[in-house]
Amino acid sequence: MARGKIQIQRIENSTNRQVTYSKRRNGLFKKANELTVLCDAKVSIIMFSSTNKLHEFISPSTTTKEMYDTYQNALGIDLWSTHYGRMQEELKKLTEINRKLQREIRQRMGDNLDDLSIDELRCLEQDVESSVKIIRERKFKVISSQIDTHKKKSRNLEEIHRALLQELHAREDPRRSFVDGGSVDYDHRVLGFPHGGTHLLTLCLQPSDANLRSGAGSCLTTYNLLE
Amino acid sequence: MARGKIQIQRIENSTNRQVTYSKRRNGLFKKANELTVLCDAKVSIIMFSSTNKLHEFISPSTTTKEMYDTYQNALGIDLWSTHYGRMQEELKKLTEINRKLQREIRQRMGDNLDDLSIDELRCLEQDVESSVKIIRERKFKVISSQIDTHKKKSRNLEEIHRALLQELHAREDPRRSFVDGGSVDYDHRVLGFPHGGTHLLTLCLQPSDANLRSGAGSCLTTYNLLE
DNA sequence: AACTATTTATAAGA
DNA sequence: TTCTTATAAATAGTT
Repeated sequence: MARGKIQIQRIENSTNRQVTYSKRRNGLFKKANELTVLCDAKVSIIMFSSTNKLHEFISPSTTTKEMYDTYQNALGIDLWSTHYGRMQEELKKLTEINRKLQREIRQRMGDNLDDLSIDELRCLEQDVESSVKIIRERKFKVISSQIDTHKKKSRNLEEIHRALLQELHAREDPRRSFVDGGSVDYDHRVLGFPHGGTHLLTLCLQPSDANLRSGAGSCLTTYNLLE
Repeated sequence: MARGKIQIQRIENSTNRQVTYSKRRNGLFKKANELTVLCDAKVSIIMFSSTNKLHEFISPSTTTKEMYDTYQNALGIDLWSTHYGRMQEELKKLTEINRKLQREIRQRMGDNLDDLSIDELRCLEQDVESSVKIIRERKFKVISSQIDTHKKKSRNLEEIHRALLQELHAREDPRRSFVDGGSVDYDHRVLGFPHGGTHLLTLCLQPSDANLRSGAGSCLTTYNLLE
């Protein structure tokens, strides 16, 4: 529009296009602002450049959101109704599933059994009973694996203890150890273990053993299984 | 911008304002279109006159909704948060609750026990066990109440039957009824109940009894709800 | 980013 | 509303 007329068609030179975009954008926004002031109108412009850069103009007396709300109102159309609707459906579905899950769980806990038929009660009983079995099996498995672990630990400790005793014994009186074995009892008295190494094991095990039984004492019906 | 410069301020003359609005709106839209073509840009213009008339321009390559969606994306803001926000939050909350409910139900069914501690397993076992008891009690209660109902029904039927027999008997042969009671057996044969009234009861009970046992497979709907 | 020759937009009048 | 036209404003090409 100056220094030569141009055709209204895509500017192929990228730099040129960018410059023109910038210039004309300013022009557009200026015009929009003038329109706003002169005519007491409200204008919202949103634009993206070919490189997808966003620029917007909004009349000072309003907001973009308000403009689009009013726009939808004026058209009598909710552009986002599909979006909104899907959400609402999802919400409804989830609420229903939730209701059923809660009902299910309550029944499995023994609540709300009033509206169940005998057959349903039978099934429920059988089902929950088999669940108990599975849970119990799992519990046994966990317990026995813990017991195994402790046994291994105890064996290790015993061995270490024996080794230590032997070592100590050998160092304390190398000559006597060569002469006779009676010194063993003497050593035990000195160390405060008058009845031999097994007690050390017992002492070491007690805390973790107590830990095994701690907490839900009343829950467990199978103490006899713990050795 | 012609025939005299004007100040950029509200045009007080209403007609004049309307005319200017119309002219400049066309100018703005023309510029917007040129920008669209020259610079390969996308432009959305929404405007309201001072009398709240709506006019819009949208680049031919897109839609107003698309422009606005992209706009929100670009800003990283959901302008409808007040509108949608609560819904979205509710949706999230429900999903989380559902997840927990499913987990709990699975554990009560004996699945997903791997990450439970012994104590948790103990409590779960006890819990589910007590649930079985409650369910069983409820079942017995329902069964015994049904049995009671049936007993009462049978007694009623028996009485009605006897009354009918007596009535029939009396009408069929009024004289004989006064002579001897042997006619009762004869009447039973005629009615097809050779062994007395108890069979009637049995026949009546069978359908509902069969109904009670129907669909004895897995009645629980839980499986469909999980995942 | 500034300049400026030119085109374009438009205010006022018809 | 639309046309006309004098003039203000916008801007393409250049620096």
